[in-house]
Amino acid sequence: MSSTSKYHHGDLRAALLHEAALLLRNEGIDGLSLRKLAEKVGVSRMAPYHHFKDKHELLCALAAQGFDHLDQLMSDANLVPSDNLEEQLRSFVRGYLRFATSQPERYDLMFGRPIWKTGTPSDELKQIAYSTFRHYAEKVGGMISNGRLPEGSNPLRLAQASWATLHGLCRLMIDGIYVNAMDMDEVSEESIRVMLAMLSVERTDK
Amino acid sequence: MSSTSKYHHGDLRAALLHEAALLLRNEGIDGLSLRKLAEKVGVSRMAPYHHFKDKHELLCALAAQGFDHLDQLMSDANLVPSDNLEEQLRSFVRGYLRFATSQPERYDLMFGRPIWKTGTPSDELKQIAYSTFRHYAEKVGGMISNGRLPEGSNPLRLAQASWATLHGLCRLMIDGIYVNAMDMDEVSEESIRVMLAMLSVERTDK
DNA sequence: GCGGGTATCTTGACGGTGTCAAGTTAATCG
DNA sequence: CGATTAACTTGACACCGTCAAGATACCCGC
Repeated sequence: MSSTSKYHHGDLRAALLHEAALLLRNEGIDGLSLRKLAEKVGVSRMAPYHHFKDKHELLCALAAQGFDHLDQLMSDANLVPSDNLEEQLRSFVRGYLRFATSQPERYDLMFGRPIWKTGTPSDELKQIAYSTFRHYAEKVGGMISNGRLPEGSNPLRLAQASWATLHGLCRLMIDGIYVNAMDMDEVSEESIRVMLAMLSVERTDK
Repeated sequence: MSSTSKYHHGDLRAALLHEAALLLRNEGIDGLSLRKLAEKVGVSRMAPYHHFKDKHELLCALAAQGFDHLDQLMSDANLVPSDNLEEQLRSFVRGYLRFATSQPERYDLMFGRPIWKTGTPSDELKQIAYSTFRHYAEKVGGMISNGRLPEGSNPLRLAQASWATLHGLCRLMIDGIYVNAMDMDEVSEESIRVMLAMLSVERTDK
């Protein structure tokens, strides 16, 4: 039924993910412990283990949500009139930067070594992450077949390199290393320029 | 003197840093605990606290060592005949990629959010990190005044953008997200190409 | 309706962590 | 030589992730 205090929670998994996202956002990855999370949701220590094998799997689910968001950004960008691939790319990049800077802890988790290398990424995470990148690579490929890139270009390599630029900028920005927040707008525009140059200006040779 | 078991260690700080670097390399950041470290060095739990305020400070020192290494790479690159700035840059990039891939855990620590944003970077770390980047920016600036870049270019922005590309590629590579090891050589060459394209619009060789 | 099986949740316990507080040893310096 | 001080130790605490074993409530075939 719908009593307030029931032994079976109803949809604990969703509640855990929701609360975990809040904790991650507000207290950072260090503040996100399973014990604290369980308490916030109003459930005992070990309850989460019936919905996630261990903490790593919960983190993977949180990361997967983030990639879902990025993938959505790709789709939204497609709403821009399709004859203007450049403007589509620009729209995607802006959304990407906005996402990374508004949820830095989530972004850090999504692309962090703990999930991908130290631990083993869950199948769900790998699938959504790879498909997000594939969608991006397809857009880059589209720009090639559209004549905006030299015929001989390797679309995969260009996608990797341009994504890496975007990714690197986000990391440096959200971690506050070489790029401070005051520069952000300007740096964003510069990165868009650089990526567009990489992807659409005819290059001297190869 | 030099007895094997003496109450005062002699140079505990250096011994700690040395062993911590080994631990970081071999077992990853998760395997690097102060207790385990103290035991390896043959000293009690709390001994390290007389040389580092807390764990964060020790990690900062480890990161600073890494930036020292990068700075050394910059200097080494200067040994290349100075009339060939492009080759200097290429040399630096190759060394940079080699460093990141050979010591991924260290690289992750150096640029990781836990040190820079979650915690407060030590003054020593900030100083060496910023000066390393400044040296890089100066090289980029040199390429501008050398006529290899359009006059109106903003050297700081170009330095940020090109470093970001390099950084992003390293992250994606060492975290094993979109770029697997087999692609590495090819991706490295592509990234060098991209960065050179970014930094010198009119290049003739290669 | 009922009985058993199963999914869900709980409490207890263990080994691990960083680090505060207070005590102990050894080097140094007047 | 005595006192100050730096270096090191041991005890304790509050966390953490998670294994094991028990309690509870739901569900499905009879």
